[in-house]
Amino acid sequence: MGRSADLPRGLVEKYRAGPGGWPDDTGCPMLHVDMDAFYASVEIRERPELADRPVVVGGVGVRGVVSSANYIAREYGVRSAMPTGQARRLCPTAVFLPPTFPLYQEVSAGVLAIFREITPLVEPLSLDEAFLDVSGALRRLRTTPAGIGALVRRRVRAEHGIVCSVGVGPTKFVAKLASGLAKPDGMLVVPRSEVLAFLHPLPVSALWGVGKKTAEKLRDVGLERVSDVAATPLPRLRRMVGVAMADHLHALSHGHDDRAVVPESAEKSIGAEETFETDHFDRELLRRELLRLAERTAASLRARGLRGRTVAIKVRYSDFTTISRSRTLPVATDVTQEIFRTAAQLLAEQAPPGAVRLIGVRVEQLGADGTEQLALDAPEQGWREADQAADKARLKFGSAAIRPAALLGKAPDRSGATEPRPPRG
DNA sequence: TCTGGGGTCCTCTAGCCC
DNA sequence: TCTGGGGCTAGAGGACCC
Repeated sequence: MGRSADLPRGLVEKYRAGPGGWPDDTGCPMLHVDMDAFYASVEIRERPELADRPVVVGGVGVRGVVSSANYIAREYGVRSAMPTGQARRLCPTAVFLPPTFPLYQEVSAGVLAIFREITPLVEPLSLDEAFLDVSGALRRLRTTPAGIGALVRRRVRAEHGIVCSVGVGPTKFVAKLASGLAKPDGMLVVPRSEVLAFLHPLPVSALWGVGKKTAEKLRDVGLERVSDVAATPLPRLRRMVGVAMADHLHALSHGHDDRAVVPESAEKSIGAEETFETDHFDRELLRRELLRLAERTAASLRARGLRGRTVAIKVRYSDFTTISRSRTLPVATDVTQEIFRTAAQLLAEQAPPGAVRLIGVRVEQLGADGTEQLALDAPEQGWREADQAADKARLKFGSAAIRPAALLGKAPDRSGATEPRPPRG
């Protein structure tokens, strides 16, 4: 699902693992495993009759985009992040399906369990990819890193009915690039001694952190390939793209990447956002949407046992200009009403009027809950207990069972002058 | 063609304090 | 008393990733 489709393939065939074996993988403990067309593959696994048809998974509304397309659909030019409307024009015969995230999460958990049987050093990047550091598993399994890559590919296919590609290399960056170039259904092994020969012919966009804008900036001054970045003096590169980015790109272009596999990392923010089917001017409608998003965000915080101090809103207007506004609270919260109240204030005070296509709520500066309970005043404590009761009810009766009164589909309250009262504790 | 949703990280600026 | 600079933090926005 990444950008690997843009990378040149001819130069890397000598690194491809085949029935006859693979290149020297000594000193290549890093594996990157990436499921091929993950969402689409899972959907096809559930409905085998779709196996020979183009399948596109994504938003099916007027403003949806493609999340995943199988390789038959890709032959028609369908790509991830493409507007669904455009995908329909390119491939009218495709089957378009909305995503089924709980199913993907279930398959992803099963695949991760296989990885963790092999090594505890597993770093998931998303539902469909992960890094594995297999240096500690080699002796136990009496094989080499590429041997483990082949084992992973066999087991994922046999136990979950989907196909993955594997990159094997001395660093995370090389392994990640290799898995992208191995697709579909392949494995690429880049020997330690070949890293520069592998990297240097690639376009600058292959570098982790170089998207459309940075690639443009680099191309404007004649830097087209990774070798060009490697040959550019660091001070000059810093003037072009800033210190942090320059140092990062310079290191990668020389094959340096000392990032270790980190099995667990704390979340830094949690949020929810929604794009409307049509643009909206109505502030009361936007406020109601903020309440819905605050509810989702707060429930997500509580489910993880987290609270956050900063509440941020994001508003995208019809011309795609996007503003974000945030406010830091004295005490961290996971209470729906407090998040909503802060978000609604930010909307009222700091977001200019206009046609809005997207609105979002996010909570930042997260920490574990249980530390500031005493600091909550009585009304907030009341709301918190109400939230917890609602969480339990949702768990028992489903997510539609409990909703704030303002979301029950009646005409919106246009007075705007009062907040709902907290329940009596 | 017309751009989702969930995130992270970096840079720049402004305000505050010393 | 006024002013300037450094360090720190919060906030805004952009770019990027999957």
